[in-house]
Amino acid sequence: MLSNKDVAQVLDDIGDTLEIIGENLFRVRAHHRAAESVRTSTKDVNALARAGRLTELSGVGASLAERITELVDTGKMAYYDELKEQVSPRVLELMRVPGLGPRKAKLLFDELHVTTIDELLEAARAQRIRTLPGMSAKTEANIINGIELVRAGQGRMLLHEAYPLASRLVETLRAEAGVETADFAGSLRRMKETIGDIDIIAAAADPSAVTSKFIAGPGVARVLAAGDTKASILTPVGLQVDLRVVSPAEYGSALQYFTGSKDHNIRLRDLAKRQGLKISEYGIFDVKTGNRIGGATEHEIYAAMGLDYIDPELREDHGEIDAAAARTLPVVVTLDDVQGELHAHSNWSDGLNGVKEMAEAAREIGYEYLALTDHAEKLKIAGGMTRADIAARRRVIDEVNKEVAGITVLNGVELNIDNNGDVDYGPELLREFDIRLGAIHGGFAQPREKIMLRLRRAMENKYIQIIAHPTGRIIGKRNPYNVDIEALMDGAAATGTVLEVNAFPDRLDLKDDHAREARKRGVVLSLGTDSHMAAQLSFMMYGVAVGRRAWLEARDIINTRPLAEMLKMLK
DNA sequence: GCCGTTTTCGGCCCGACTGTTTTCAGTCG
Repeated sequence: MLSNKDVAQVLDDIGDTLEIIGENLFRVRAHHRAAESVRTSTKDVNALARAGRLTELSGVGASLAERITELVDTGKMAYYDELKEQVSPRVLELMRVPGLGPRKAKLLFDELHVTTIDELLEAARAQRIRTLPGMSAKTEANIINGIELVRAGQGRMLLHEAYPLASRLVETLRAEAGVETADFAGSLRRMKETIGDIDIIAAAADPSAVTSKFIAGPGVARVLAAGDTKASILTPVGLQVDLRVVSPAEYGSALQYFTGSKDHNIRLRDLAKRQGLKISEYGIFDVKTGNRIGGATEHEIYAAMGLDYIDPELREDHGEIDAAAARTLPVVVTLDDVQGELHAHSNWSDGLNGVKEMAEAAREIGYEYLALTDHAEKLKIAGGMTRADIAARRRVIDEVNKEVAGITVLNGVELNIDNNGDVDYGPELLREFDIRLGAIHGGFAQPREKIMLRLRRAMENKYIQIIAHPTGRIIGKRNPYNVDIEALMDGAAATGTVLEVNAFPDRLDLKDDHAREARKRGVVLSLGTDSHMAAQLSFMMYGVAVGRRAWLEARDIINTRPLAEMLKMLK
């Protein structure tokens, strides 16, 4: 059975192939838009196809619906197969090299029979590329450079790796003489779960002074490009950082433009056009008079179009522009809204720190409560608590609660949902805990029916209040287990079970699209870091980021409530 | 190929840079 991701990949490949053979570019873009729509939908393509409801996905019309249906029904798409006859899928591989688009890739394939990046490098080194029309020795050098880049920057970086690095770079820039202000933009500002490169925008009267300082600064392993207003560098870990310096009057429009997303900007500019306005990275203009209406701040741009300000995390063309026009954007959750931690481990299972250290760290953050949810007995590999441990830890928690003022430590547990959907302890022991998470820790490869049986039984268990990391994915390492997301959400809503947004940086589970759909279905969510040491409590910001990207408001999340109210909301 | 509070046909975001080029195509974000 094909997943949404598989179908999206086919649509993207069709788009790229159409571009190579010189098809209408709007048709190309239509395929990429449809791919994105399928990829981010929580609705299963197979189910939509069966129900004849594929056109409910934005960007999927009658023609694509028919082809997608053929693909999921038969595992093949005649149209795609025909295209593959015309253009080898291997050409698409070449397009991953920066500087190589569809035209040049096709030329290299047709004329030099280059099919892999290795062969491309060989051809460039052998000076065979310069023999082609429109190509020169310079082109060869650029290709060799591009291949190095694609290899150095292989894969994207997790948000929490890029974020502190970018913050430091921005701090340094802001401290420079002549720099009025600076911010990072791009997918990092939108807080996407992974980051390709870091974009930084700065405002200064004398841009070239800023760029030259920047490329000479610390943490620069290599300078890729350096002009008066633009510079690109590589950090020692191979992360590319692009800096653009503009005048203060253009700062807002540059920041808005480089924050993206691309789709958001396309939709925004389309709307501007229909209002007789024009938006570029230099400002917002009246088309008739040519007058500049604004651009010093992002707020000016959105306001000029009659839109409410849109937070960067929402700028994905997922309906935010319509909502801003209708003044129905959500007031999304902030880190300040979070009143307590609901998922953390101490040294009573596989955590590093003791109860008191964890309590003090949580109080330092300003929380009202901290749930220590150590693993239970059956999860031996994580040092799960025996019955004796539970009693002993309870005494320590009571003591710390007396000793450390200003924070309440909750006696929690993370239960293991076994292969039958049962958990570690029986009712009499379960009743002793203040808060009980249930989670799957094994049997990841089981078929959907089996996984769903386990989750369903766990949600029906009246003692399990929260399902932790509901899909089990580890970004870049492990795929989610085979969860029927919609059945999970409907089960959670029906049983009053809370679904966690796990804030641990390589989990972020539920992910943004799923959390947004959960909210729509009336599911209550929680934020938990899954900390295994005190310092990791700060990961909450990444959970909040997922919540914001999911359009969650504070009221959708239980641990934005004071302790008594939060406990009352648990089943 | 998609889509409609200007449209069921005729549009579809905008600008910069690069390289090889005498007016522009390709690529990128």
